[in-house]
Amino acid sequence: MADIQAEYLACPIRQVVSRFGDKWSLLVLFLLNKSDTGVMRFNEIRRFMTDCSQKMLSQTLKNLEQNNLVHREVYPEVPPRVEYSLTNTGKSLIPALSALIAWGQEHFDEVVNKTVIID
Amino acid sequence: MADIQAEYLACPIRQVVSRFGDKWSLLVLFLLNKSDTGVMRFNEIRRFMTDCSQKMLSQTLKNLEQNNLVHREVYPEVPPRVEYSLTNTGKSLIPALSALIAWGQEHFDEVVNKTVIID
DNA sequence: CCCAATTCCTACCATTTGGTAACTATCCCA
DNA sequence: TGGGATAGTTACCAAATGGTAGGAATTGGG
Repeated sequence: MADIQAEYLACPIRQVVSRFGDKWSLLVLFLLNKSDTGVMRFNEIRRFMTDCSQKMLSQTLKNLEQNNLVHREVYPEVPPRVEYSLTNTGKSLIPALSALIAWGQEHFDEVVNKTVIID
Repeated sequence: MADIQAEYLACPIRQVVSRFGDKWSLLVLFLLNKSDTGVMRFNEIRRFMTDCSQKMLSQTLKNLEQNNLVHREVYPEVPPRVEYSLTNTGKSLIPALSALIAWGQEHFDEVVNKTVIID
């Protein structure tokens, strides 16, 4: 049992969850990773993530960029073109992300049908 | 590129995040896994998670129990004793969780110092 | 008789999150 | 002249999240 306390307080999960545990971040990373070219434009992502509002997508991308997981390349053209891609740090997260996805696929039925509602 | 759309819409990450992507769930799983006996009582968990309020801990535990990740054993004593432990499904999540933690440890410095504030 | 210990629950409140709809800016094209 | 395309932003609003403080239930101990 030793010093779980210290380990707990320093546990990186807190950082991970607080930064990418939101509704859309991991899905953006998933999509960028799936892309053939490794690069996607704003409205291209939107076309896949039909259930994510424009505002939330731009907010999510900004957040991912600030946290150095996504690279944002602006081409000064008209109309403007902006391309998003994974940074090396972003790519390094993919194995852990895949592990989570795989877990979800395997164990979904053991969890589904249970209500999420807490109150 | 094929049919990312379908893959996206069915992506288990959405379920995973929506259920355990909150502030405390993964930390509880982390602690239960670290425990020598595999079993922890309510106030025992609280003593480690000093920054989680009583209300949130009980809410989190209830949620984890409803999602079949944590088992709750009540002993009809006075004062009451309740023991929490990981279910098999809960244990099966540990490798993926460890991968996330390991990623956090390795890449934390590439992400830290960046503000989380979006607006 | 009151307090302690245990495992919560409840009321109340502030903050955060996320959605909709409309707006901006630019230039090309019809 | 007036869309259309691109990549957003902004204002406004509703819902979810999380915190504090106190209550509830039980029974043994001083």
